Amino acid sequence: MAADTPRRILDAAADEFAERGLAGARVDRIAERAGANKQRIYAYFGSKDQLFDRVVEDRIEQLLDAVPFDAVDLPGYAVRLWEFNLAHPSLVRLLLWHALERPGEQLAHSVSSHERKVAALRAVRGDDGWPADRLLGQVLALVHGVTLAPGPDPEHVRADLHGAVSRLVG
Amino acid sequence: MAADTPRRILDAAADEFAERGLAGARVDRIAERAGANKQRIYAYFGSKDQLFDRVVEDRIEQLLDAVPFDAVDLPGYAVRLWEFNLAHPSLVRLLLWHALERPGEQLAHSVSSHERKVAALRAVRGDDGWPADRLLGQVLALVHGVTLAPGPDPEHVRADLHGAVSRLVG
DNA sequence: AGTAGCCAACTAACTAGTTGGTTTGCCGTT
DNA sequence: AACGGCAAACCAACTAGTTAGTTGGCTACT
Repeated sequence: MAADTPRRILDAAADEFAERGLAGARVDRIAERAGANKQRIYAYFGSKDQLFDRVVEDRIEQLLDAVPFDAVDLPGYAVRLWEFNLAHPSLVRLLLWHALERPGEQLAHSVSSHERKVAALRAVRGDDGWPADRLLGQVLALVHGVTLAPGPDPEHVRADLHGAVSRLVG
Repeated sequence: MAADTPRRILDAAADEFAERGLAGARVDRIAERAGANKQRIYAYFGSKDQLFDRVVEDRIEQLLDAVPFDAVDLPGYAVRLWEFNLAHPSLVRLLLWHALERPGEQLAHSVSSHERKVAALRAVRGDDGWPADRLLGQVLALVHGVTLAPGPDPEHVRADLHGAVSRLVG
């Protein structure tokens, strides 16, 4: 029937893994959510573990495409990244599961993307003053932290985050 | 024999849960790590789920005792909290697992402790200027973020964290 | 006698992964 | 239009291993 079966499986698996993690997810449930049957999962992705890896890579790519880095406007970038996280809580959960259940495994996409960000930042700000990698680390730490400990009022959080990054940059 | 069997079980369970999470942990493995046998686990703690809750509560208490809040020296508090996290990575993992596998469940200890912190902060800084809860939120966000995305050099991270919180406070 | 503990086997349910047989739509050939 | 092959997909049962939780019988200390 539909030629998009692998896509449907990936999406269903993303939901299931985001909710329950790798160990808690059930292959039968993924098949049911995808409106497909189990053998298709094993035919396309081999195993539960491989499916998990594919899902995480797939979603990371979507994140990196959706929130382009802006070395000139770091506070704006931080806010946009936080907003994306706020709008896609299941992606945040998926990345946390990955960090916990695949300890020490770095994702190729995010590593190379990070290197590009540092280079762009250095090009804009020059080599003097704060090292670019440490500045970027502080900005991302703020975004991650704010994402994990969401304040009650998003408007305040947005303003606070923007202000905090502005102070870091200035 | 030893009357500290419940304690040994709690410690072994903390290790197992920190490594594998609730869904990934195995009761038999906990018993083996504790040098005890399974029935003692069920006799003392009832079920795997209840054991998980007890472990998390137990460790949260240890954290709150080990790192007392200091409303006067927020940068120092932030650094001490980060250092504790750095020295106890398994506790960080345990809390992340708890956040993921028990969504929406707040821990009574940490909620009341948080309220005490906000009150102490308000008492020191007065009601003018930045609201105490938002300031504390920013500080904790920084610590959490730095903990999750550890820079390569701890000395730099320490200095950056101290500086960032100082700028927030000032 | 009673309490805390150990050992080992057991149950009942669950789960990743497999297999056999069947259906459906597509595409080139006749 | 009719035919034959082919790949994607479905259904359902099955295997084999795992796992939370239980039970019964035994030991040791107090």
